[in-house]
Amino acid sequence: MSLADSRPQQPQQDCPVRGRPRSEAVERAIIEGVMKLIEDGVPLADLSIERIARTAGVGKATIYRRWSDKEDLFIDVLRAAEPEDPELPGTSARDDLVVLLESLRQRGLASRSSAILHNVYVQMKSSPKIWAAYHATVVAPRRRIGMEVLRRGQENGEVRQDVDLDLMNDMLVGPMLVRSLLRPDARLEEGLAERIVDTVLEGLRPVSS
Amino acid sequence: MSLADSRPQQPQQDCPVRGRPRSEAVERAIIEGVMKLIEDGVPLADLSIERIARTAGVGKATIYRRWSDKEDLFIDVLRAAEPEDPELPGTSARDDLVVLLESLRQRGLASRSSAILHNVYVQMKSSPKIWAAYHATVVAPRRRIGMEVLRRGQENGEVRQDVDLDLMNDMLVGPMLVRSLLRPDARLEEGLAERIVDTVLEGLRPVSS
Amino acid sequence: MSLADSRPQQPQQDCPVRGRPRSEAVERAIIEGVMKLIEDGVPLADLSIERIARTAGVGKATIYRRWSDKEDLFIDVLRAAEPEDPELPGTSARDDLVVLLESLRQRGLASRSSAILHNVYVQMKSSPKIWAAYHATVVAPRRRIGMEVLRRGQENGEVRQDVDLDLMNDMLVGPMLVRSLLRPDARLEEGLAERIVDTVLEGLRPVSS
Amino acid sequence: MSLADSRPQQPQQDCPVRGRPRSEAVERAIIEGVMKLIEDGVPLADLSIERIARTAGVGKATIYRRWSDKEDLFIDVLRAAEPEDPELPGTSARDDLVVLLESLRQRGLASRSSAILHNVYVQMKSSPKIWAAYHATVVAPRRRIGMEVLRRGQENGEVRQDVDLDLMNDMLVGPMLVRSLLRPDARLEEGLAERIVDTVLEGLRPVSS
DNA sequence: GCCTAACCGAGACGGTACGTCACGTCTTTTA
DNA sequence: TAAAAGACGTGACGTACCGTCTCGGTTAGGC
Repeated sequence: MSLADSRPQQPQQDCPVRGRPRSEAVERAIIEGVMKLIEDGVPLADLSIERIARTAGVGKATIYRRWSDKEDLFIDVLRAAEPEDPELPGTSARDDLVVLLESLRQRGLASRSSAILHNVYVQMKSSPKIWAAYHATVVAPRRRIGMEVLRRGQENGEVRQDVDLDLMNDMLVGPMLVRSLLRPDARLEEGLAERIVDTVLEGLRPVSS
Repeated sequence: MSLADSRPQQPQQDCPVRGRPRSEAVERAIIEGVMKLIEDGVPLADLSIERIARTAGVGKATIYRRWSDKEDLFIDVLRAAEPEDPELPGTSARDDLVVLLESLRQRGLASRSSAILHNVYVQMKSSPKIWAAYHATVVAPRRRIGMEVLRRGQENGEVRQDVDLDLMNDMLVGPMLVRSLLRPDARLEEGLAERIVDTVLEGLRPVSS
Repeated sequence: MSLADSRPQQPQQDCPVRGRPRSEAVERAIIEGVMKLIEDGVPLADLSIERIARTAGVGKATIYRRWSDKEDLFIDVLRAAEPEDPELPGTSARDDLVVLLESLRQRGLASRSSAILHNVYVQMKSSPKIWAAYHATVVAPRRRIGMEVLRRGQENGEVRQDVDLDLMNDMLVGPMLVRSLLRPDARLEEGLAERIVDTVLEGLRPVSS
Repeated sequence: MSLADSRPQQPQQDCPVRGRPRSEAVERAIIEGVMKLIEDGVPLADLSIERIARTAGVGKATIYRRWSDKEDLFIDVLRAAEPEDPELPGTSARDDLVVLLESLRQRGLASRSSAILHNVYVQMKSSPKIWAAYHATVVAPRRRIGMEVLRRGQENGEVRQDVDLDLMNDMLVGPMLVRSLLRPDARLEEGLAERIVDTVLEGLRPVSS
């Protein structure tokens, strides 16, 4: 669960609870239904609320009660599909970076995450709201982790002092992104993460090392 | 005009011409209309054929007569919005790469190209057809040019012999892509292209240089 | 209270009472709420159960617990709105008929009864159940009273022997109905009842009288 | 075709015709479909636009294009169901009145007209718009004809000079209305029209006749 | 200078999905 | 157990587009 748990559609709860509570089972059924449809290759354009409701065996109103938009719904789908943050070994900046990039590679390959993200990513970019949510809860934190690793690398001498860490980070992440988005022919082969990290670190390592 | 000029909707012309020929003015009006709508910030979801027809002062059938899909229409819109390939100075691999990356940066900034591409890029990825057309006529050729420049750089000693040119290319293009897509907060500031090229080349230059 | 008191929704009471008894105040609040809505000119189509519940500050289930249908509820609303049967003077058939018709005229004028009945009458006719209940408990008894008065008129010589009393009754009631339903422009002016009775009686009185 | 032919939904026709003209066949299919549903005993509450469209094999928009309301549609259904005005013999006021009342009786019996009118009449009364249209084009003209016949009856001595013709008309029409609306058990037997007319005329004929 | 075929605008057509609302049933907590 | 609150599946509402189809009215050759 990487995405923030702040769902806006929740009724203002001043009083403890009033009336029949919302069924969590229904909530899961809807999100699982969307994932199933995406995995089955249904084009995004055909992912109508009506079809989602039909698939989940649920009334349309039940969906609108929870999410005001298809966008809002997709934010929760992303949240459910998002893999956990990887655990960093901490042995060296190089090892941490490999783990981070490897998790990025895995995400590009993993069937569920890949199918869902690859499709929804597209929708995200065209929707400021959904993109903002995804950026704030997934992209930015991941970047912060990467920057922190690089900073530690500078401290312990693995990385040159005069390097622009922002640019270095982009040089690490960039190739993975290029191959995922622009070059679907390029295979995200095993060992790719190590090669990228080593190539970048070799160029930017302190001369005296 | 970078995109292929093969439009499938042209009527099978066995006889020279029969009846009134199609008006090129109408064609331009439609494409210009779509661009105007995109530039005006109309969300992609609201770009209905009906609205496009209304904007261009044109009948729906006139659009469907030319393009079978909204996708097909968008391919032509991309073709019209795509800037020319930049001219390479040829003085050195470094200079050529800077020009290539600078043109990439410009595209990310240019109002028209940016607005249109940034919006349509998204749709592209969700549409195999439109993405295939864009990849074949824009992405792949640009990459080929970049690879050729790098190869020449290897020949004249600007680039190490043992480097993976594919990966090097991605390390050059990647940061630009990361900043355009993932980090809209990051400014594509002037001089960025030079900094990227120099950083990568410095790390991967022959030791004896 | 003219309408039969047989409400079907009463729970089968074998044991004296179990649990919390139903609140009569709630019952009144619901019926009063419906009347208020009708008097306020709310169109019948907008008289949803949900709105009735909201108006009365009551849960929907509380309504469904008492009445299975909106129709059943309306029967009770009619019952509450129905004026008492008039008291007949008994001095003569003519006087009794005037009183009967006058009460009919009053009903057509009275704000509450009129608004409610005029609106609900319509719904009645489209609903066999509600119409049957209204006919059995209001229309038929009133007609029986009228027929009885006419029969006494025949006996005491106010009405000719050879007349079709059924038809005569319809000739008395008919004009009032015509003016209520077909000619809303026609005023139900004071003295109308007397004029109708006298006109009909004059034509059908024994010649030797 | 007794009802006025002024349909409000017709597009403002300043220019001769623009675009594809509306299909009259579709229009007929819709109206016929509604009649069929009513005759088949479908409750009025179940006569949804969606069902009407399904029955007629027509899109919902095609209905809304012609009629803004279900009410407006029903006005046209009434228009199509309304029988022609009867032709008056003109031999005497008595004969004319018999023909008028007989046509009223027929309407109450005729399967199509009866089923449709009896059901829609109800809806009419709850809808000021539809009732106004029906009153203006059916009820009022018929009444005018009846009044004219009575006036001629006064002139040629069939009817007393001092009688209130309005009231007399209601005494003629009233019994028919009572038996149609209030007493569905009462049969509209053959010869009923003659009996009513004769009974009323006998009472109100000039004494010297 | 006609003829004729295709184009053009407009908009009707059968559909599908939208987001809202009411239906009648159900499942909570509170009294 | 009643009562309020409100979630639930269902389905109609009226609107907007979809992509196809007619219309009347151009607008170009080719005869």
